[in-house]
Amino acid sequence: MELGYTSYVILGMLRKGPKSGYEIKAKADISTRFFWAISYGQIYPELKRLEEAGLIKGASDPAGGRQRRVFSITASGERALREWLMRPGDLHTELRHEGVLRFFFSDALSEKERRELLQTMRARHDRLREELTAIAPEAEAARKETGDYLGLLTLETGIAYQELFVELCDRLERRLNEIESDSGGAEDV
Amino acid sequence: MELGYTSYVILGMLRKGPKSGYEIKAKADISTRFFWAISYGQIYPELKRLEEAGLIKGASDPAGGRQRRVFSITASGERALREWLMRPGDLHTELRHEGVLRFFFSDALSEKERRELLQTMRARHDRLREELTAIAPEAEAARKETGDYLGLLTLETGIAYQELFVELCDRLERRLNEIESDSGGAEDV
DNA sequence: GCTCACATGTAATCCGTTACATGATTCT
DNA sequence: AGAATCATGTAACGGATTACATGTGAGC
Repeated sequence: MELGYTSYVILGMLRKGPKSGYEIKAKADISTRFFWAISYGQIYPELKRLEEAGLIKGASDPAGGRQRRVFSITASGERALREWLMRPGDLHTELRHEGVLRFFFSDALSEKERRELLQTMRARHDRLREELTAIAPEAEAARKETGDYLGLLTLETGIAYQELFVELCDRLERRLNEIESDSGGAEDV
Repeated sequence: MELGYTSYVILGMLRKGPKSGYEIKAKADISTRFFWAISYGQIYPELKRLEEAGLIKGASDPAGGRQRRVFSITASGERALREWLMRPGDLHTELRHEGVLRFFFSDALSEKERRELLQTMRARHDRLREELTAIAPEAEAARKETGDYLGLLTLETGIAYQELFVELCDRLERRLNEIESDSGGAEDV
């Protein structure tokens, strides 16, 4: 069977322990979401596919009268996960960043509007930085409990990433100060 | 008509001057590609749609017997572009990063394999950094010619972005040094 | 004569989101 | 009683990539 990145997110999550589809989503939302997001629309069909392929095994585990299926990774699933983790070749990286895109085309804006754009962008990353920082205590607790420090390190990476963008916005603003204003009047639009 | 981000990439590119679909792709490949990639499969159908909507205007401009259609942005297209550039609300940001994803799940790997993963990831970003640095002289020349400094600033931002990831890999390696090795032997898998 | 860059386009496919539909349990 | 959370799933849609198909012109 052909596995996509989403399949590996699920396998990876299940390797950390058996989970329901709902739990997988919840865990992903506070960890992988910031560098690989997944949605219910992928998770449930994919769980079915993975089970049919024998990479995971589902068991009914209702909480009261509430239906619930918990999935565990199989030996075959672990092999598939490891195969991916060690697979040679290029690592997929993709960025879609509307802020930088708008900035690139902002010669259609006035200087003032361009600076406002940078401010909006800065605020956005600052908020994301805060969001991640708020998760940190949970990750720290999880590390102490399970000894798994990778979640914490990944979160730190996510925070540093948002911090960089905040700094990049500041840097761009400084560069605009160097270039614009003093040349005042030569305004487009 | 509904416009997607790709439409605005095209409009933005055409605002900098009339271009063929081929030229739009070429320009995008050395500028927006790193934070918003586009492909021929989107460009040509989208050019048709945008022309039908009156946001751009195509003109036949063959180079010899070689067919070629050059598109210019219309007043209506400029309005649509500006509307987007100034549109309030959240800026879309999306990151898909296989390296960090694998790292997050690398408890299924040995310490050695995990460090190799970091090295691969570092090498990848270092290469991308170089790729971008190689474009810099072109961007500098373009600035001198056209006076458009936004391309240069955006490129600088792209370089800083790749540099950050190189640094993040180094940081992760240092953190592993703090955490692992000294606790040696407590190895998973 | 061959290869590379210029040039345009379509079809199949994949990947993913959003919206919808449904229902139980827990907490206030 | 009502809201929030737990829980599962599907259908429609949108966005983008890949592969394919075709052809010219320039330089070696």
